[in-house]
Amino acid sequence: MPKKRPATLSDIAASVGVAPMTVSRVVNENGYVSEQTREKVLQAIKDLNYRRNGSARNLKRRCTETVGLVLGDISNPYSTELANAVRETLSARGFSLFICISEHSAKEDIAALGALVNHSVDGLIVATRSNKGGDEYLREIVESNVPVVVIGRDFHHADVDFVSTDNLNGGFEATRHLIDLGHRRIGFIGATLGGGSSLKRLQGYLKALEQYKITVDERLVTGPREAISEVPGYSTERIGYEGMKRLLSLPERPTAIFARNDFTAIGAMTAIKEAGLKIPEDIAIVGFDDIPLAVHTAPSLTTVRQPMRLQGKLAAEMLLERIENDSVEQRREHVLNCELIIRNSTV
Amino acid sequence: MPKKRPATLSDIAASVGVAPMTVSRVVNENGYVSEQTREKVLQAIKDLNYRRNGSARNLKRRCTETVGLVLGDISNPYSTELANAVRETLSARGFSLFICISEHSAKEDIAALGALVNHSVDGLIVATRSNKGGDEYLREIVESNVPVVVIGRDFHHADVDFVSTDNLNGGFEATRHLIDLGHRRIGFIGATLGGGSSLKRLQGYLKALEQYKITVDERLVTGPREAISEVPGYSTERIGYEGMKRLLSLPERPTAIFARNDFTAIGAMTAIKEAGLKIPEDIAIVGFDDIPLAVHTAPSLTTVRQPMRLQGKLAAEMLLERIENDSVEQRREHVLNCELIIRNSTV
DNA sequence: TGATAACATGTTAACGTTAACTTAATTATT
DNA sequence: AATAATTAAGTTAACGTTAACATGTTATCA
Repeated sequence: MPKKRPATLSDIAASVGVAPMTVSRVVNENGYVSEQTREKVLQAIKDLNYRRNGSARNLKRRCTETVGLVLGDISNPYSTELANAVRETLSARGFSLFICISEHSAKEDIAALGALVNHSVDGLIVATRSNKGGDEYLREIVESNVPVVVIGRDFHHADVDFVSTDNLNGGFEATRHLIDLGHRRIGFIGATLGGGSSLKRLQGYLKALEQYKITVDERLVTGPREAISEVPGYSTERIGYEGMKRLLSLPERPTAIFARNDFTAIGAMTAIKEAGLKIPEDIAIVGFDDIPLAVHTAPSLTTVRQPMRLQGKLAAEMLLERIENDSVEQRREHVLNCELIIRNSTV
Repeated sequence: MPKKRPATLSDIAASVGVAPMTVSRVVNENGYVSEQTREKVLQAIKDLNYRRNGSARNLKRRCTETVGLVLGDISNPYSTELANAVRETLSARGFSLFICISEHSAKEDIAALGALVNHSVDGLIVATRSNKGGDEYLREIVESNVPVVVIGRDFHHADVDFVSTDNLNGGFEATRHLIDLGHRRIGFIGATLGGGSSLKRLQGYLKALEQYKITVDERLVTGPREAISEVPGYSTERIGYEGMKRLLSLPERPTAIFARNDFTAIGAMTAIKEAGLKIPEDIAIVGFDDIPLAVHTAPSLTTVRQPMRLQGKLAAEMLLERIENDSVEQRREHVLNCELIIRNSTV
């Protein structure tokens, strides 16, 4: 069977005996069409399996009513929350959402961004970790007048709005909570060189120590040994597990841990239990994110909740404004507050 | 500042003093262009922030080299694995991947599928749970000659390839493992009316009981009370937790649990521990999926591993074949084997 | 009754790109 | 030196849709 060329508006028009424009009006439900004609057209559409060609439509209309979201770590439940909030906000305004994943590298960032802009999305929300190559490419995209909003990520540009949570303060509060409980040797697990949100959390940790006049012991700050993202199957839990093992082998081990996120904390908890130590009696632990699982660990996990849904909603709203108003306003910045959720891993 | 119309090929052509076709050749790196001209064109592209209009290009070329993936539960780490495998397979062949989420309803399924086909993706991979409205719409899409592959989901159509894991056998093996350990009162948590893979897992459970001549006690089979997906923030862990509570309140409680997936199992474990019971001594438990976290639960979780990456790879390969060959072949079906991973929650 | 509004269609000309073809100059081959 | 192959362009005509405008036809109103 030779490849059937898909039916077009004109095919439908010819088959019914009307002008293509009439068919277009039926398909888009605008303009005047008599009920009689409408039904004939709809029948023909069904018979010929007609489906509107999106590319042609987008070309003519000069907009796609679609937004692209580039996510890094998608396995974090909070990325899902974010994506869902973005999608809900968009779909309420008639926009749809395409998600691209870029977990590893600048190359993947560029591929994801490129795919989206090549499909003429009307705007982009970028929530990947910052990196040089990706940022350069993103800058080019911004310069070519594509509306962009970034979430929880460094990227400074006059035309790019920004939303994130106050990771610095979150890290500060988490650490202060441990200090308030009397801990003085507090470890940090999940330090990365890459920067981004986890660096801010680390900075909050350092700030709290400084404020309470506790000397920073660099051996207590640990993270993945290598560029983990290159290693397939290397989970965040494992970073926590291996990091904790390292901290436990120190001559003077920490009495408390602040983990960069909940998965890392869970890995660390495994290592602590394996060593025959009790949580929180021997070692207290705080995570970050408040994933749904955090209430199901044993003991339940003290953690810092960040408003992911709100971040997604705000990002989507700012982007829609930029898409619908080309009046180049001031760059907007939202830094949202985190909330310490105290459970049984610290008290 | 008035909205700048984005620069087009012709703008570049005019600015350099060549034909648009020459610029096209530079942009697409095909055909003959002198080094001199090439450089002038590239400079103009930079100066004018030119970006190729994807819609126009896709319209002309009648293909987009893009595939859409519709995912249901994205928060499961294995969905991520699947998405990554799909993406890798596609990108090796020069295709990009757009992911749409449809977590809740037929309405969302239709929205997601519609958005993708309206952007003229070259093919679709559908991994949502089956539902009436969504399936009808998907059928329409298939009838209009869009290549489609489904993963782990009911959908029968001569032109739609299918890949899944053998959930029936996985459920069977999980249950048999418990029976082999001497258990006779085995509970199932996570039964849904919706069908799909969890139903197959339940069938495997029932098959094992039958084969070993154990009478099915319907009170031991439990699941979410309502259409949970409508309740925001209702997690799979909670289904496990609440389901387990129900089973524990039975006059004669089960001695072992087969949970529909690992998150459900984790929720159930919390309930068991809260009741002051020991795992596996008082109640043994098996999950499904082998999420990275499964080694980090206390005790570590016996579970059924399914090859998500392989599923994604096979799906992508079959789809690419359908896209590149319109020879309508036989429908292909891959049902992959699961593997029981025995850890400390059962032994 | 004539004027106006609402309805029902048709016509035309893009939207920005590229496949297919043509032309012309240069280089290689016999 | 004549012919063929390669290189470097330009020209034309779509791809399928819709905005904008044009043209009738029927209902509504003063």
